[in-house]
Amino acid sequence: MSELAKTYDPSSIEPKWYASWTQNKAFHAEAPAEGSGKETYSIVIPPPNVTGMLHMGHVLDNTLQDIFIRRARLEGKVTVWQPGTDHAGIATQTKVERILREETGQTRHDLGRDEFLKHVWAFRDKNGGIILNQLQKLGASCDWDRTSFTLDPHYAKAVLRSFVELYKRGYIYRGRRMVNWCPKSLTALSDEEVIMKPQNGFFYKMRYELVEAATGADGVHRTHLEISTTRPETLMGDSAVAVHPEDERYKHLVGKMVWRPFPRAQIPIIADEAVDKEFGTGCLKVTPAHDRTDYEIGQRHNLEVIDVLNPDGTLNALAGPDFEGMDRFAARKKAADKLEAMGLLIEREKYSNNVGFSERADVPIEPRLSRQWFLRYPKVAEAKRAVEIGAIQFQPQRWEKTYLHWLDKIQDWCISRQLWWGHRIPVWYRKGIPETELDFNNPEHVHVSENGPADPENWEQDPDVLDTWASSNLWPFANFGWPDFQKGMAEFKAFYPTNVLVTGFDIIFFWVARMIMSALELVGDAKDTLTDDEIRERVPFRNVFIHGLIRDDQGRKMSKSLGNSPDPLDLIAKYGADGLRFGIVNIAPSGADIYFSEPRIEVGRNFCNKLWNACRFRQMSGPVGDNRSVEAIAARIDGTKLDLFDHWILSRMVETTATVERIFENYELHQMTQALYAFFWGDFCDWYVEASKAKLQGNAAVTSLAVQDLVIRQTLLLLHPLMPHLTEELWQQLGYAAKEGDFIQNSVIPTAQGLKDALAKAGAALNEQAAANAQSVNEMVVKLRGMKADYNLASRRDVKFQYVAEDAKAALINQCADTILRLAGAASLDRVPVQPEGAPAGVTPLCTAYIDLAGSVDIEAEKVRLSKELEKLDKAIAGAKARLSNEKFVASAPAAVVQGAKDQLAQNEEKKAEIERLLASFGA
RNA sequence: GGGCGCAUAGCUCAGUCGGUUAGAGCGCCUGCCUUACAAGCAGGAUGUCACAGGUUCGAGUCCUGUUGUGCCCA
Repeated sequence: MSELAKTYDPSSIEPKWYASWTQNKAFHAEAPAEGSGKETYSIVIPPPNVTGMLHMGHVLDNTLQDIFIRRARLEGKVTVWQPGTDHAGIATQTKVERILREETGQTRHDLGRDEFLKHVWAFRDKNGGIILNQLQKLGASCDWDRTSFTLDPHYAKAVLRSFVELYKRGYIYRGRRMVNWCPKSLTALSDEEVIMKPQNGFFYKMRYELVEAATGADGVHRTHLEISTTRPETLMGDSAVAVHPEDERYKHLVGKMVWRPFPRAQIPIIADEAVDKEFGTGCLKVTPAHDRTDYEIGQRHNLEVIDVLNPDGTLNALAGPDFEGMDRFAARKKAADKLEAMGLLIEREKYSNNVGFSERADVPIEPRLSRQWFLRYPKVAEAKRAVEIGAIQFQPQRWEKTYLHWLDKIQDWCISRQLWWGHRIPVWYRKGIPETELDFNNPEHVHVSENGPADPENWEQDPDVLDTWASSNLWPFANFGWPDFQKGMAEFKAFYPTNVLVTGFDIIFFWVARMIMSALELVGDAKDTLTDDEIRERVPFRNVFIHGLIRDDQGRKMSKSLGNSPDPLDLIAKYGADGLRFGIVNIAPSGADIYFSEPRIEVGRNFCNKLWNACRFRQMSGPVGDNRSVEAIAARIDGTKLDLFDHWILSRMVETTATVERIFENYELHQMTQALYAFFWGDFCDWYVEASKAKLQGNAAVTSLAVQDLVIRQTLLLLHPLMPHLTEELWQQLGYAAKEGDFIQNSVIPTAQGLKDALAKAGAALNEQAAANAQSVNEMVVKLRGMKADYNLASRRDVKFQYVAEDAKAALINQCADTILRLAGAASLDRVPVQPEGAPAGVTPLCTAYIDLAGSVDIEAEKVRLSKELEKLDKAIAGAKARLSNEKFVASAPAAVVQGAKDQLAQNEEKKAEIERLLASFGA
């Protein structure tokens, strides 16, 4: 055992222990044999993008998971934290395309599908491990032997199986529908991948000329219709103008024709309920190819669908020669200008509206009619039911409303992506059959299977791949052996369902809900509906722990462009992984967003240093005895030598242990740092250790050190999930390892009850009265220190006090006089029968204390000070009296509350009497 | 427009089942290199618990409304 350095240096400790853990496969677990009686605990990581880098959100998310998993390990459970990455279709493909363009000027089409995919794989082989290495720097105790990737063969098999199964069961279909199209990534997106953003633009009001002028019921003679739009560049795709059927202004025009300005053509005026009479002019130009509502109107009225856009967002030949090849935003301006030149533009009004953006590419999406694969979600009712019967619990619970609400109005999910990087859709079409003539019910036309047709030369595979989320929603069961259970069912039975899923609320729709539905459908035999018991068996996790998003100190989202996102690795270098972990958990409120700023996590590093130094002091205070178990330490405690402070800190240790137990039961992790900080720093270091200094020379030294050893041991175990490296280091340094080579995680953390029992067994049963007395002594010390500060003597250690007290309390003071003198920094504390002349006084729970100023007291200042105190007491006394004189209070409040109020009142009245007496002695 | 939250010290937040005089960290003020720790120690100041009603013996906590504010969905 070497001596500890003065300041904690994480860099000399963290990498060392992490390496040792992984070399010893400390985080790896195999499924326990059936009937072993061992409890298991499992978590699957929300897989980060394979090419991603660690950001603050990962730090929070993974620290929380590590806390759960390490705690479970300390509870003696067989734990698995399943790590891995997903292939992140769009993000990774675009990244590789960009590199390719920059390096060789080529596009993926220049290379061809197979060659391009080789490039992507090479890129992933080079970069795919980065984020997992970064997680190791954070201390994440994942079972790395199980590391999984969504394109690994075993996983890909699960994805294809799920597609085939869902297809067979009628949940997956192909259809030509309006989808969200990303003109930059050139693929369809799901609704969840579209983010609405407010945009400033113009509301263009324009005129469409009526083929025949007419006078309406409102008496207005019209030659034109006025139409407002934010998107004049699509007017070339207009195939009608719609009005509300009840709109008196336009009723008579329904069925007549107007001129579309360009390309000039007659289009009908139709009536449709979807039109909002109050909005704009009440006339809607209908462009079925480029707007969802318009498409639906078009369907109802059999309108022509005129698609004037190319997939990349430029206009095509149907838009006319003026516009062909032009970008959609340039075309917008040009279309408006052209209308203006034709005298058809009435005004450009500034306008702000919400526009859907592609989540990944950050460009406005285009509603586009396209042939895609869709999933009608399975087991929606059961997914709701799972939460309603508590088979799955959201923590905090309020998030279940968000989840249920989304399920209530769920729409089919577009799962095909026009990408090459991903799981290619396992559907083959017979060569030579035109798309429009394909009969999906005819196996001669369409082949759907995991392994493809036996005669591949006659078939063409669907070129699209699946949405990445359509593969990651199998994560909890595909990683534990589904569908073929190569490792056998034992693995699956041991670790599925997982205990808790930890994620941000923004992922509830993308991932959490989808995992639940796919698990309910796929885990187990195909069934139309599930019983509650089946739901309980199939759910992918028992709890969903939702945390907030990390924002900067002004509440803005962290982003690269704002430059407000610190690199976690820099923070780890500065504060240590343990410091960062403690800091981030400390500022994370329950399920709400987190305002991050560096000074706010300094507390983590400071706490590490405090723990370090407390252990350092323990080492310097005397040789460490047998620390290898609670019993060994307890055996060194001589119950007869325990004083008030020993009882007090031991009972606080038991209380804190119970508090942390409750915190884990209730998923209240945000309270964990505060509870441990208050106990270890506020109670142990500030009071117990300071008090023990007075007796370390005496005959209670061995017992006191054993108490310290016990408290430190328990503290290290309680803190280990939060600060794994430092607690490991101190565990080893202070000889707590039960045997050579044991890690701290090999111990089982004592429960509050277990500690109580062990102490009682060793003849050191907790004494609550002694603990309460210690509390009174502490309060008295605070008062004495305050009196010193009041008279500018705070730094002096030779101050003399006298006190007046009744016998029992005087005995208590006398019993711990040495400690009081040391803690208060006083030279003497003498009992006197009556108040000394002219000495300022302080009323404490145990006595009235007088500070010896050698007669130089400022009487007027004293009077003011005491009067102020009296005022406070009067208020409290009045309140208590009012309560107690209220018969209903006395009758209906719990006895303990009434007694508490009475005790408090008595104490305050005593104090008050004392202060009044003091004031009187000043002649007030 | 629909839904879900939030409002407590200068800042960020705790506050359990409604129960004593509402707490913590940071920041601020004062004094200290007190033999583990200046990443520290001691002491101190700071509150109309958003507002208005209601329920209750008792409300920061429960109910209704108002205002402000954030997010999700359309």
